[in-house]
Amino acid sequence: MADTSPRVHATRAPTLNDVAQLAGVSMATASKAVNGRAEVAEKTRRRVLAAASEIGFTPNGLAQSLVTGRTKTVGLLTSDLEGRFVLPILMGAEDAFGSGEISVLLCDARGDRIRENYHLKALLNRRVDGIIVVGRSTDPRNSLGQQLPVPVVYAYAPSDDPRDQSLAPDNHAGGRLAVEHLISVGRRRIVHITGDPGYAAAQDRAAGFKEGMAAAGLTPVDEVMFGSWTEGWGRDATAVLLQRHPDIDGFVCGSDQIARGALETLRDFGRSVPEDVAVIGYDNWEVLATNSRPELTSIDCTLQGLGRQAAKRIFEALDGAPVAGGTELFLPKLVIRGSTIASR
Amino acid sequence: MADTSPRVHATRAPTLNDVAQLAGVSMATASKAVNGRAEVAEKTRRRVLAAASEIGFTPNGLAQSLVTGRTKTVGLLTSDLEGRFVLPILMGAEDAFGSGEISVLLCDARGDRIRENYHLKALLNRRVDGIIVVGRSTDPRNSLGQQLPVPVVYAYAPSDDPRDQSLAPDNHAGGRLAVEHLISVGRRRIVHITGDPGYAAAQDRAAGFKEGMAAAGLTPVDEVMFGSWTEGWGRDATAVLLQRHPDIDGFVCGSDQIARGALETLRDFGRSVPEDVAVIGYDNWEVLATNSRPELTSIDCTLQGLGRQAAKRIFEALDGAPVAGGTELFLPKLVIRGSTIASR
DNA sequence: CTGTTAGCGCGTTCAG
DNA sequence: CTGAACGCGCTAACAG
Repeated sequence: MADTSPRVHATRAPTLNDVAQLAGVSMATASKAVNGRAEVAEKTRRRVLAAASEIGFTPNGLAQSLVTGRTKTVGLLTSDLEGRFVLPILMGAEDAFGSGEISVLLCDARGDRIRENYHLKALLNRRVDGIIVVGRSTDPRNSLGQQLPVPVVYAYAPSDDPRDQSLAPDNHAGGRLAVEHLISVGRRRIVHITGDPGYAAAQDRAAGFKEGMAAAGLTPVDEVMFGSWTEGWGRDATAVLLQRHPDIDGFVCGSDQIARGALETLRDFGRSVPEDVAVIGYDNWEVLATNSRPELTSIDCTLQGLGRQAAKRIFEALDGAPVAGGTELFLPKLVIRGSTIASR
Repeated sequence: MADTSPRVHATRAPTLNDVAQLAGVSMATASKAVNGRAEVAEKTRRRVLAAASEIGFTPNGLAQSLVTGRTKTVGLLTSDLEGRFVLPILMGAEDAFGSGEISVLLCDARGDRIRENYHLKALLNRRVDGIIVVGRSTDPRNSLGQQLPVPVVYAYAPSDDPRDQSLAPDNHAGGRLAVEHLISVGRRRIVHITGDPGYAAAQDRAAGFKEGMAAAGLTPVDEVMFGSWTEGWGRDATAVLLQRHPDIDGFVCGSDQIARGALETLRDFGRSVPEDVAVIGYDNWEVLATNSRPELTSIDCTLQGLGRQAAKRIFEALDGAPVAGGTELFLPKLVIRGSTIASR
């Protein structure tokens, strides 16, 4: 801090050798001391550590990796431009083995197969310990193949090859969880508005919704409304449904965006939420859920746990654990806000 | 693909040595051939490349980096949980030197100084070529210090130390750009609602707003309304202003969230947008801007360009270019949608 | 407990 | 144009 001259990065970084010489020991001993191995006298260890911190030694991870064969780095390959899915998954992966233990190379392929290949090559080049592939929907995506030299785990979007390891949100359970919540707060005349019927997420959540209704002995007020994952669709579908069935008292929405659209139309129709009608969204996308009036109850996919698990799977496979293909589903959780329960 | 047995990752990855032996040349020659150097006979080169692709050789970046001193990797240190700022910046950095050339280690410190330190250590450990620090507001943040062994560039939030290199959005220009657009579509009775007055972004945009009004010979209908960066504030402030001045015809909002709130209240008051009143947001956050009714005209901070420039700065510094401290401002651009100009 | 030796995989001299 | 030799910084065997 006292130094005001422009920094020059020319000075070679101190190496373990420098540390060893300063401490008057061999490199091997210095290495053991720095890495906290047992076979070093306590006195020498202190001397080495003092020398290390004196010259500001930072171990060269490249050299370490070259010899140990581990980089403690995983690649995250995605096309999720918004970062809505990939960031929680990244945070989970970062935390899987404690703070700062493993690092994540984030690659955004932007939906381009060629760019994905470039990034894949770059990741293998850098000898990542494994790769997590994050799709942008829960529909299966094409496999990277079985020939990769490192473990690959597919997160959010499962792989289309059952030999691969995939982790995905349990949308069926989520749909059911949503409707069960509405029922638990006394709603009976319930409908479901969701997104594009071509998406597995839409179908699975709808199936969970129907199952939850049936289990409670209820019949949905109308058919499931499939459309698109937009606020506009939420507004339109809600208007149609309210016209057909003015006595609806619960909306299960397939996304937070659809739910926001529903809230807006309910306002236009003079219905108050949650008193007259309860609304629940899906995804728990904070910026949408906490800025609406009232705030939106939603289903959270627990993506952080999914990222944690993905990272663990990679290092298990590296340690020789048997790789079981197929998709593991993650249970979602309910996040209650003002759109289903009135604040006191 | 024909192989259905579980993959084992035990087989050593092919090395340059393997390639050389198969091609019947020395490692040195193989190296030159693979790296496209001139000092190799065309015939030998082909032979080497054939051998390389035959055994699926991928150069070991760790070894390369160890000898060249470059990892072609930069660290992105952030606390932007939403990823709203960091992802465009990341994409820009990825693209600075062509696809797949440089990789980015993304570290999320989650606003925790200790975690930031862990990540910083991990990055230096992995010998990144440089570090881009991305703050979550445009207020200056504390410097990482001048003692780091690699170049550091601060993006979005400038460093509080003028010796550091910082890149930030030009909020003053953005505020002016916004009001100029409203004036250009015929608005005269204009107000400005923005966020927390403690934020530089709020102050700078407000200053630009005032300057733009004055330059056009106009006087704002009311004082700048400072509050918070939320839809709720946008709703409330709009209601207050409409009550005081029913003839307002233009709202310049300090964020897209505030603008969405404004749109909602305008609906409640029966004003139609953009016919009666034009509304412009700030940040061009797609999910908010393109899902509102009507879609939101907004100011885009061109963060991708900022990320590109940050990466370039790092490698320039590495190549010995003089490091000029201080903050370089990036001009924003206008993105026009339906909230200021009626669609035909 | 400590030191010596041998690589990890590659780029780069500098003789041939 | 080609190859032998060296070193990047470090860890893992082994001897002492």
